Amino acid sequence: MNIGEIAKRAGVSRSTVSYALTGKRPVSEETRRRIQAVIDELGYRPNASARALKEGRTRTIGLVIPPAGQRLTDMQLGFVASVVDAAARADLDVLLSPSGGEHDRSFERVVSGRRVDGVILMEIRLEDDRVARLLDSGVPFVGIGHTRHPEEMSWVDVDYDTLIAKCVHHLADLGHRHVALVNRSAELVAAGYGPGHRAQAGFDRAVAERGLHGVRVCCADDVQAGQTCLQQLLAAHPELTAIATINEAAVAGLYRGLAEAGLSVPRDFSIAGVAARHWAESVHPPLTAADVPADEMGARAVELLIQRIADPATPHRHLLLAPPVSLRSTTGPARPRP
Amino acid sequence: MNIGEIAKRAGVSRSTVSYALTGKRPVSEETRRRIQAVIDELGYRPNASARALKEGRTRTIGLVIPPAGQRLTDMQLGFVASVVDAAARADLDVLLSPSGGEHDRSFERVVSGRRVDGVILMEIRLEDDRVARLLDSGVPFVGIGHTRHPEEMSWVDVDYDTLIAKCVHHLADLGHRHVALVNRSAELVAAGYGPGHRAQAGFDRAVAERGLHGVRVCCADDVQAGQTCLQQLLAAHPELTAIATINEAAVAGLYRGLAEAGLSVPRDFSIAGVAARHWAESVHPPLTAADVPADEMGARAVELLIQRIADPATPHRHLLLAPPVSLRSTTGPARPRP
DNA sequence: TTGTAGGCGTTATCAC
DNA sequence: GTGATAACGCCTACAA
Repeated sequence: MNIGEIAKRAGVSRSTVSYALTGKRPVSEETRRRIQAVIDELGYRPNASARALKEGRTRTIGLVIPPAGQRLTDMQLGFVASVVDAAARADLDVLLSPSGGEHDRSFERVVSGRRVDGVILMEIRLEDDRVARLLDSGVPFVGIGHTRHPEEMSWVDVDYDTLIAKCVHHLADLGHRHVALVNRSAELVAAGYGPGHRAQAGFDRAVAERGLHGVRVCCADDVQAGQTCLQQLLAAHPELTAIATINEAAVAGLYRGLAEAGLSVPRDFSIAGVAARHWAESVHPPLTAADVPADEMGARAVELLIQRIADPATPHRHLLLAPPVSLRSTTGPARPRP
Repeated sequence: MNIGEIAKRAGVSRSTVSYALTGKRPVSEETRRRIQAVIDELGYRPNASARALKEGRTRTIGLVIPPAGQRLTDMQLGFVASVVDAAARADLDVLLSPSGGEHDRSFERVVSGRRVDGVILMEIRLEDDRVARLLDSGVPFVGIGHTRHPEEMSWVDVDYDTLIAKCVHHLADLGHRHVALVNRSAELVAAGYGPGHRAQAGFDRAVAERGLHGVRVCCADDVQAGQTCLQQLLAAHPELTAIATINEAAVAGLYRGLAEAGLSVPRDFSIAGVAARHWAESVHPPLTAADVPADEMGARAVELLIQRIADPATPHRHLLLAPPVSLRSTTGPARPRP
């Protein structure tokens, strides 16, 4: 079923059918109706590949996510959902590429096969090969996250530095003097994962400003790791009374570890974090946290990308979000441990 | 950058370049090397649209997921992750279509624009317009879930009927006489959501076989709803001592509701469910549940789809999984309530 | 071993 | 207001 078949049955030329479909040239009411009738009858739809080949665009965007097999955090899922949603609203399809590091065939296909008009890249490292590859290829792209060189690309990101500092200040205001930062996994941080590094920077700065005792630890992204992490933290630093964290996935483990140690939150111990709002609200107890508007960020990234696709020469744009800390049930006045 | 440019620079014809790339015709070592050098220098990749147009296939599969905006359950996320993963392993790209019911443009594009070679469909209803649409269009597809007419399509599914019955029998074995089924949301069940109906059937049957008192309720897919649901359940049926459920997302709410009512699990109250293994293990307390191998199911669906794409005339295949119930921490001997 | 040429289904530029 | 026709970039008979 192709446009020629429709043309034949409607007794017109292929171009007329094409113009009737796109509306890029006036077509008499009479023929338009006849054409539409045939189309409805046969259920014809233009072939996307042929159209893409001719028009030079695919009406598809690529979304590069962390490699499958590893569970996404709630925040990452929020990004994905909102990107897909925003794209659908703009009548764009989304091609998913689970891409790790080096020789990733899926990523390579997306970037260099003209399969997509643009790309949204998640989980960016400070030095990121994929960014280099995208810059080199000339495919328009937008990051959710950015590299060590913010000016080289367009992005939306969370201001982890500022937010973790806000958390620490909040804890200091409550009288906490011994505070730990629970970061993402050691591998991620070692690999130059931006949020991990920026969180450290913000933590160090705030700790210094307030003259606190700060401890920094990394923790894998799961409940079990969070629980173990907390045990080790309490063993090594019994004077701790509070934690600041960007590790959503470990928080439930921190809660369990505290319960296990007989510490009640927030009476004996406080936790403040950076997390997706939806998640911070629904976890139990609800987490005092800087509420990252993950749902909004994906939509923003799509907007930026659509602009770049329309005009690749447009200057890069950057959106650094620092939402306020929402007080919930996990922070309270410091109560020094015996 | 196209194949003609490469050919010109390498001093050969376009077909030679094409054959050098696909290996479908012998090419002398000498010319192959020259061609490869040019390709490497210019970073050439065949245009996916042109190739798809010529070959009549896109090397892409569509994955139809529940509409964005609504959170996916852990099990659904497991399906998505494993489909994406399995597809990547087979060098297939995945086009995501968040599709609700009726006039969904995204779904329509995927189905009828020849954008994909096949489709995997999630969250199928007993009567599902999308299935009808796919059958009508002739696009190969595989369901994760199935309709009222199992023979009309290929699918992999969870045997909720059997599994919920197993849960009820397990509870009955422990002496529970008053058991409730916590189903998915009322809207979903009213809309003819298969798992909801099959769970009810299995529940009713097992309850009858064991001569128990059974109560069936629906519950929205979130923690808050689970908590409310439990409150109402206890208020209306104070004699209840156990719950069987397929509602993963509500379980945390059930836990909270029980804690709130001063009931300890599993001493005072038992819960058995059907859930993704990973999730059942990591929730606290770990849930006694029939462990749905979500990760495996997505891979199986992709296998089935690849077969159907290769030979659309092949008979339909069905995979109904009924994994054993894993004993964890949420079921114990019945202790009649005062 | 290599080259020539036709066609996949569309859009868009000419003509009429 | 409509029709012929040339691309878009690739693959693949058919020839040489």
